Amino acid sequence: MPELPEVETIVRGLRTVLPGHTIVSVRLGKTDFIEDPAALGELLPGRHIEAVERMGKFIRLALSPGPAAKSPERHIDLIVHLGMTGWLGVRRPEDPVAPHTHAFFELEDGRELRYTDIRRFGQMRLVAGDQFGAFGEKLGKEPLETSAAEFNQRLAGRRARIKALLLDQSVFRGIGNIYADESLWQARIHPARLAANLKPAELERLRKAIRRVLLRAIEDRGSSISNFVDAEGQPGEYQQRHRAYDREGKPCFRCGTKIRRAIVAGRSSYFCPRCQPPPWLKRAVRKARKVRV
DNA sequence: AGCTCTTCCTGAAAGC
DNA sequence: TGCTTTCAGGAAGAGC
Repeated sequence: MPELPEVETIVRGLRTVLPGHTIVSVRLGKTDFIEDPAALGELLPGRHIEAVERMGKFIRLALSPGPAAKSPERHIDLIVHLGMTGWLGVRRPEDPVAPHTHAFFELEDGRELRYTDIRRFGQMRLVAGDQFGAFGEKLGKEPLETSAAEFNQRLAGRRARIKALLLDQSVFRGIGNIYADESLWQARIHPARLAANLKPAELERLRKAIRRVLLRAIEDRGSSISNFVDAEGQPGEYQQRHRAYDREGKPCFRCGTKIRRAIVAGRSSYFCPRCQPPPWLKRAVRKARKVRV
């Protein structure tokens, strides 16, 4: 499932082959994941691809009007979210078309940008250039660009479970289930802890853990779960470094205790019950101490 | 505010 | 073996 490192990997791949090229036509298959399918065919032909950027889990293709564009007055962004199984990459027309490929953007040099998405949980939409800022404001901070003060402030006083807040894209953008669990394991924090109850040292461990995990995962070109491959079609390698995610029943890399799985914030959550003591256990310990006093 | 449930969709895996 | 059922999951919306 593409999260920040996987999306970053796709974006870096596209960045080497897309900018400077022009979209000449658009072909669509199923369109239920596209906000306004007709607008793609109307507004994109003739546009230059200026830049490819990532915002959390969103991909932004910045499209300048170009001389042949039909609405030359406006800069447009094509915003793509890969959902669970989305993939975006450039192929030659004669290359085999992967099943569930639903959008083809033909370029002036004959190649085509293709969007493939088995489950179609992805999203595709056009945003006028002057509205892009507003779109981004609804999202939280980039976790790799968040200072300690900002990080603590975002979580301060929140009574929600830390896992729920890490998954909430309006708090931080780009973290999903895998990297939330990996970061919490690294920081030795149970996913069901309430953010407001985290001590300053725990918050600092968590912030650093998120940075470490995401940077390392980007270096490894993401985790290949659910058949994730980068824009060139190569799998990532970070799944070999997973310490918690999808490791139920396997020994914790730190203490050997069996990794457990529980539903937290509506998601499968993997953690070490010893390194990441659950909040109810902490409560019980506190109570016991009080009774003794 | 924050939790749970539901919806979207497909393929893998489990159940029979 | 082969068919049927269940489940996972990012995000958004409803209801509590």
